Amino acid sequence: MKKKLSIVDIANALNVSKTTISFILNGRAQEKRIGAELVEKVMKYVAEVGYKANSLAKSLRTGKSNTIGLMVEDISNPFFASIARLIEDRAYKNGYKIIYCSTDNDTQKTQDLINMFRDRHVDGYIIAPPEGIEEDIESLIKDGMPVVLFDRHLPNVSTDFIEVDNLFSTYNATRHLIDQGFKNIAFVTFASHQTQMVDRVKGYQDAINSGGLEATVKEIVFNQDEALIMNPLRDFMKANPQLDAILFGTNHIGTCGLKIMQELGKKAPTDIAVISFDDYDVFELHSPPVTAISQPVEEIADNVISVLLEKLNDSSVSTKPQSIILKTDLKIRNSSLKGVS
Amino acid sequence: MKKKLSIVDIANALNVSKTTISFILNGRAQEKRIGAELVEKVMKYVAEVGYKANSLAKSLRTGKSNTIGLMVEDISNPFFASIARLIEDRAYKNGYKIIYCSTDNDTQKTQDLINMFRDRHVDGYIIAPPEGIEEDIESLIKDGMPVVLFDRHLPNVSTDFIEVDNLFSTYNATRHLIDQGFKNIAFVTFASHQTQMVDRVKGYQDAINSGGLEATVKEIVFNQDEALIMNPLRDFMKANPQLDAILFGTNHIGTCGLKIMQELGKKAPTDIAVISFDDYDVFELHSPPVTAISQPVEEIADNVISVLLEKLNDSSVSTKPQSIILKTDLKIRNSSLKGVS
DNA sequence: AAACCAAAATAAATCGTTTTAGCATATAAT
DNA sequence: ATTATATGCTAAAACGATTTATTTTGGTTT
Repeated sequence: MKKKLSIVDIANALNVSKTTISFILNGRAQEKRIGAELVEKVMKYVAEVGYKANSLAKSLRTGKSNTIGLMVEDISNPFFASIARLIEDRAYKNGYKIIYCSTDNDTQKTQDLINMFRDRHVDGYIIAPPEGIEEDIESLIKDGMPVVLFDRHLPNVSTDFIEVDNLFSTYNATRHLIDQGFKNIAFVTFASHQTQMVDRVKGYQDAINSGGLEATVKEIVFNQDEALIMNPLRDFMKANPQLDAILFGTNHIGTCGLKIMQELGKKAPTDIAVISFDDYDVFELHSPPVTAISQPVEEIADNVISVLLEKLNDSSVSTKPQSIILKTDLKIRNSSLKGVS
Repeated sequence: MKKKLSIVDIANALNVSKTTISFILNGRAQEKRIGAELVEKVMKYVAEVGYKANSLAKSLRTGKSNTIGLMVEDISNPFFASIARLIEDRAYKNGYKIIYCSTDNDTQKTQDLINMFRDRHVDGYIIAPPEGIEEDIESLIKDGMPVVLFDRHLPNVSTDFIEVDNLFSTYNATRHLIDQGFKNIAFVTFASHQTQMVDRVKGYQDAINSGGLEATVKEIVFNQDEALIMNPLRDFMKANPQLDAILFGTNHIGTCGLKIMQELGKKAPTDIAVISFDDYDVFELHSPPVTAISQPVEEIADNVISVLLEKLNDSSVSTKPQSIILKTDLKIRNSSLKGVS
């Protein structure tokens, strides 16, 4: 177990002050008028012995950690997993590491995690915020921390965020169902006051109203235990046999819905037409394939990271927070004729 | 932006030495014979002003960072995402944070990432190792770092690892196909010399031999660009119309396989029977559902984290490395009668 | 020869902790 | 009355870097 080299070891080996080494290694040789031969000698030796500065000591002194804290709802959800993956790539490319965690939309847990991040001195925060976290985010911002929200935002907190046009997305999807002739269209989603969910409900309701139909909104309470999602969902579907179409509010509840339909022997779209928010393999491969509202994950990740990097690079300029709203894509798959009884 | 309190601030405020504060806060008051009233006074004040130690300074001094580095193949793959999620939960519960990244099975990238982790002074490593990383892992171990591998192992490196019984899993799945009367069974997987892949191929071949059938193994080169996986796969399936069953080596390639079958209008299992390694929603919800070899993700995560915590807690005792081999579960779904031409 | 200046390098302070070694004081033992 | 022993607390060094302030050296001016 060879001892790790410190800057002092380098300094001693070359009979030079550690100050000089530090200046050279940080590219301030010119500015500090350090002789060209010495610079070369130091660089050569450092490369030779493979010295790398201790980043903890560096962070302690400079206050920068080159780490970004990423908080998603649940890293095992394919939507968040792909975004996390893309953000990770972009971050590493820019010299930042990611510390991540899942909030489970739990306010208390999220508060703990924010404190953890704070404690770890992360340089910036990327957060899909749960409800009730307004104050903590505000306090972060007040303390000058760069924060970017995504997937949803907090109406009373003025900060940058990236999200999709949820309202139009569900409006458009619902209209698509109406145009195909469906009359009894339900919207099934997780109970939540988060902006994206509120907008999705509203988009659905606007479309239903515009079509002169009657709205049926079913909200399921989220739970880690899948059975506690499936049960109320099963009850709802059994109790509403008149439905000829369902719009699901997230990929998770959409997947649960398909499982129930499989259980009950109902086929999409002949028995019930189905559209779900968030596209992924399950919907593409379902037979017949399920129409889905596809979010532009790459674009979301790109925007998130570039807005954050911008803030990290000139923390001085505190420009107006940006709100970036991206378009979704309705992937129409079961566009076969309406086939309802 | 209120300045963060340091231990010196606390010491000054109470007119006590920072040494004493440190001892009290680290629960060494008794051991260091510090008066009960003083302990109480300090604790009360600390709680009141909400002081929290700077973990960077702490890590610098103690050499422990309370961070675990987690390297998976690809965090956006549902198998790795669920394991990561479970490991994350267990780690946080034990006071550890996770820094994670995806290796893409790229040796160079993995080396860089290991160096990054090292630089960040992570206390322990959880790695799904790519090929060619033997030396780097060995060097970690030689330097006394706790390392736990999972999903696969490195035959020439003596360290703890957790994996499933890959050989028996594919043997068993292949036997299941043979018992149902399938004669032309192919094994399609990613080209790889990793242990889990080698074992999966071997299990398949053993079963084929035992059944007196002829083996057909197709290896696809992994690529981030899905089209470069789909193309050779499509060619293979078109060129081998005699196949009546396919065993896929991973969920990813299994999913691609299903997409091709959908393209070609082939149904599972009537046209071709399908079994895939790694179970997930896509297979469960496919109509008809696809039989899959389900890995016990919870058990894997539990074992990984508990072996690692064990090593972290008594780094002194260097017992024999543990190899934990878990059982998979063949989820038989399309057990309907063989329906081949 | 004294004074000045620029170039080149460095000493020492600092970040916020933990930990080693030790200082007073009081009580008990010789 | 001196020596031990225990109690309660603290000064200062260390972790490994960055940064501020300063010194040394040699060459030019006056």
